Amino acid sequence: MRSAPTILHLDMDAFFAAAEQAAKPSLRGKPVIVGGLGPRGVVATASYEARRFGVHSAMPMAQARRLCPNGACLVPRFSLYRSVSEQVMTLLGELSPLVEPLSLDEAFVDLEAGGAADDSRTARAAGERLRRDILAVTGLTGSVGLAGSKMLAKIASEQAKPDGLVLIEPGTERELLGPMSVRTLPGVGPATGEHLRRAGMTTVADLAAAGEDELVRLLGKAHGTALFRMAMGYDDRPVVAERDAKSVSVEDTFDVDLHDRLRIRLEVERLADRCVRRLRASGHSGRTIVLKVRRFDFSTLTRSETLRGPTDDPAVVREAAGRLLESVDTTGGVRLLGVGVSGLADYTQEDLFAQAAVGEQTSSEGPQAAQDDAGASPGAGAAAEEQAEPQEPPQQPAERHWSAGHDVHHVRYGAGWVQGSGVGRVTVRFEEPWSPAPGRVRTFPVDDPELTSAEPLPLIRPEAAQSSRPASRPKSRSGTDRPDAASEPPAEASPEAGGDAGEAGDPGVSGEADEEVDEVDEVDEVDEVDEVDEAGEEGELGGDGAVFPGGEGRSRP
DNA sequence: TCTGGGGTCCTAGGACCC
DNA sequence: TCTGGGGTCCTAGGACCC
Repeated sequence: MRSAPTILHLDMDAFFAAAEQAAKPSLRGKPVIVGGLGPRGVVATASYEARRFGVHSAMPMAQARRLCPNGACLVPRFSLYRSVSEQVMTLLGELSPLVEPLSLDEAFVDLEAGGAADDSRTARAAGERLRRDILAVTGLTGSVGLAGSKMLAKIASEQAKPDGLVLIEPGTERELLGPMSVRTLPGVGPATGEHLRRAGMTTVADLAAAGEDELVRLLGKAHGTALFRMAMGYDDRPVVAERDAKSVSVEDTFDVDLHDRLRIRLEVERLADRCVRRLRASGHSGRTIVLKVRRFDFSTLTRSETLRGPTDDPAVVREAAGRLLESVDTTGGVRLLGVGVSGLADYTQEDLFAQAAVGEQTSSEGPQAAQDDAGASPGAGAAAEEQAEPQEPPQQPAERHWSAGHDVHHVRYGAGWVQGSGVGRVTVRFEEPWSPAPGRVRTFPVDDPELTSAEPLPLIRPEAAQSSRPASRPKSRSGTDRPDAASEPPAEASPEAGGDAGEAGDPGVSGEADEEVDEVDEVDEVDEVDEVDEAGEEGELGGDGAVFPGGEGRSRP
């Protein structure tokens, strides 16, 4: 708890959704929902426009669709988020050597350690400048909290959302915290919140008044003491730059429950292989293999086995996971399977002995220097999947599968993204992040040879980003915080510019949601796409509303 | 209307060792 | 041979976070 508000917490606003809007001009100012699109998908992030309909993270996608039928539902594109995240983390690194990433879109920075600030005035200036730089470089907005501790900096950034900055003056924290809900404190979730409520405590002041002993009695040693300290405003946890990963895991929820024991076994082995690939990519081996099974009724159990030494041999992990599966009753069906490895060690020669001791098979492939870790930061690991490897196609092995939101390239029409697909067709909107207006929509057969999947484009045209930020050092103030000020047409270019004055919560205008339903029911309509929007177009998003004319999709908001 | 995927940390009981 | 205490490791589960 320091006397100057020099701990900064940055939280990007609706990160995934905002990145999609920045990448896709036609979605700016519109409700966007990023998450799993399968029958059991959940929402990862909803844009602020979608939140107005009651959509929020962790909500089942089916429910989100009902609440916000005209929202554009997109599958996450982690490679894009990761690259934007790297840009942001780089900016943070210019502020201080002490940066602690919590996830792709969130981090703590110790401003004092970098000499970037030592009092309220300089801290605020650093925070404001950071927000400008982030906007200039990524085109996205982030909210900043500044305080004398991590906890308060985080609370501050929450209050600053969206697109703001809040600084909590040291000395004011007790009175500020007092009236807040216990749920505001980190570590108080639904269960603890309910527990406390039954004990008659709903505000932070209630916790402080209860005293440490009472909280320990209620919640246990670690949790109780930690919570009491938070409630009192004491928090001296330092910002820590690197934390070593402790485990690596992968899991899959199936569209329908699995019953066939053989199939289950097969999936477990697939997961084991995937897990090992990730393990190796991170430069680790591990000793403890964990199998996770979620049954039809959502009851979840884990089984683990610790080897005599760390391994990164797929065969060893596969067999261990298979053994663990033997001890699990799967009658009734299985909705999720997962395989994890913990007890991580950096890969060393010793592992070869350990492996030999455990399984009879000696690792066929050597200690290949785990090259790309990519994920690097702890939180980033969350996203670090689908790396280079030619992942076997998951689930539906069918033909090419076009996921809503993913990038494509067409020989004749250029760069675009998948708006929807089904019944042998795929609908693409051709636009780039810097397109001045929403792009056109066209439909192709799914196996159109001229259509290929592509890598995400940067959100800001590289030249534009450079010119708009005062070359690295002299980061005083740039005349413009509009990344595109120079290059692009006015209105539409930046996300919060609001595009077509979209605002007004016009759910009606947006029709895109309707077609990205993966299995599209409205076959017939698809054909019209080509013609219709050809003509329509115009900045007015009416273009897409027209995609499915029947008014079908747009039934009253 | 059901509930993703990647993590972290804590607790509690039993085994085992000194 | 019996008793007890403490430390560490392993396993299972649960809460929480993004």
